[in-house]
Amino acid sequence: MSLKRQELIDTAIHLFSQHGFHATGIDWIADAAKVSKKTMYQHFRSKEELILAALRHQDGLFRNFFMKSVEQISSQPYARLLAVFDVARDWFADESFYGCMFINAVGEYSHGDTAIRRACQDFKAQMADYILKLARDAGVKQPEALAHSLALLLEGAIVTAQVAGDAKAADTAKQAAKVLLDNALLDKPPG
Amino acid sequence: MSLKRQELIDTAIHLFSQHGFHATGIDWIADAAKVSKKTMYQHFRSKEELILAALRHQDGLFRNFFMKSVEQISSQPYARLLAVFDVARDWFADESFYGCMFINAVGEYSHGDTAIRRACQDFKAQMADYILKLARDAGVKQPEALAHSLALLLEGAIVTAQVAGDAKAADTAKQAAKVLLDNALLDKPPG
DNA sequence: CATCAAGTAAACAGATCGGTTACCTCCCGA
DNA sequence: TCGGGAGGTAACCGATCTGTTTACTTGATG
Repeated sequence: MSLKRQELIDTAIHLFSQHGFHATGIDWIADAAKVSKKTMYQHFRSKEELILAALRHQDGLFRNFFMKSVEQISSQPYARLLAVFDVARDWFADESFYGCMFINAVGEYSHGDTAIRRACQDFKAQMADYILKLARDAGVKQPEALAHSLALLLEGAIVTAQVAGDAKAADTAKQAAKVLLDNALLDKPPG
Repeated sequence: MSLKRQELIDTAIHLFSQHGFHATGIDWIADAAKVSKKTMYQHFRSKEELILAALRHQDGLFRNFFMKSVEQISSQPYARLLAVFDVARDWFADESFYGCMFINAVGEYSHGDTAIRRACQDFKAQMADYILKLARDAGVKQPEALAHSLALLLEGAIVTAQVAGDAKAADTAKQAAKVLLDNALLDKPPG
């Protein structure tokens, strides 16, 4: 694993997140990473490959950060499900928060079945799987339904925090999540 | 109101939604609208002005479509709050659904306090106001809290439908919304 | 010291970007 | 009949885009 390659990916993640994909030129990335374009094109055949590498790296990076943060807040399944939104709040409050890189990527590459789109779908699917796992651990009756709902709340909080620039969207989501979670823990049949 | 101008705005909305803002060149828009660049620049001083005009037009167009659709489904406040997600489902299922134009715009112009960003915030604020009005009509105890939660569910459904390409996200959101709504209708004090 | 891989800076290519302009046509009203 | 505004065509501008190439420097290894 080359150091230059990693520097390029890190820089690309930063610039793509902040300015978008089409608006960020490769000259800009190479300059910011202090790497010549020649070296850059030795590591990545095209801009699209650099985008894909950036998305995949961010995928691992973010999910690792997210899961570790959640599991550090509490060891109890119930609390962990709600801790998801505490972690989200901290994420939103970061000065370098420009929304979810994958949502933004789909917004720019929504056409057809591109590899970029698939990378974003993979990320979202893995995040959904993690929430589902937490729901199962919490012992709710229908973990799939609850997990899907909580995932929607999380996505909604992300875009709301991005558009309105307000990290408190995470708190709103957490309150709603608590209602849904408590409801899912009841034994009553669905009426 | 010029016919050419309207044709340009309609074409711009279509192309921007489908391909994004940076990826859509003005030559392309002018060609598709069958309008010369000269005429285009007589109506809009710059690409940014065309983007703003497109966003504002889509704002009115979409909100009108959305509210009329909701109010056509039912006249009862309770049902209308849930009908929001039925309308969303139809929207997602449309073949020309490429996510929320305003969310996508913020993803590309997330930097600073641009007019584009503000136009998107206005749209989202007005949609939130409408949901709040429905919540008030439904007579819940804390309409603000419920409306914020339902708005998050709607946003989450939009991006999930966009990324995963699955209109069923609206159904999941509707089920969660029903739980939240029923909970908000109870008289019990917050515990 | 010779060699070779890896790096840099810089020019370059061809296309496209947003935006402007010169020139022609057409139509409508005085 | 004539003037003027609206619109179209097409060339053009400088800048920037992705991607390639050239010429030079560096550093480690034999």
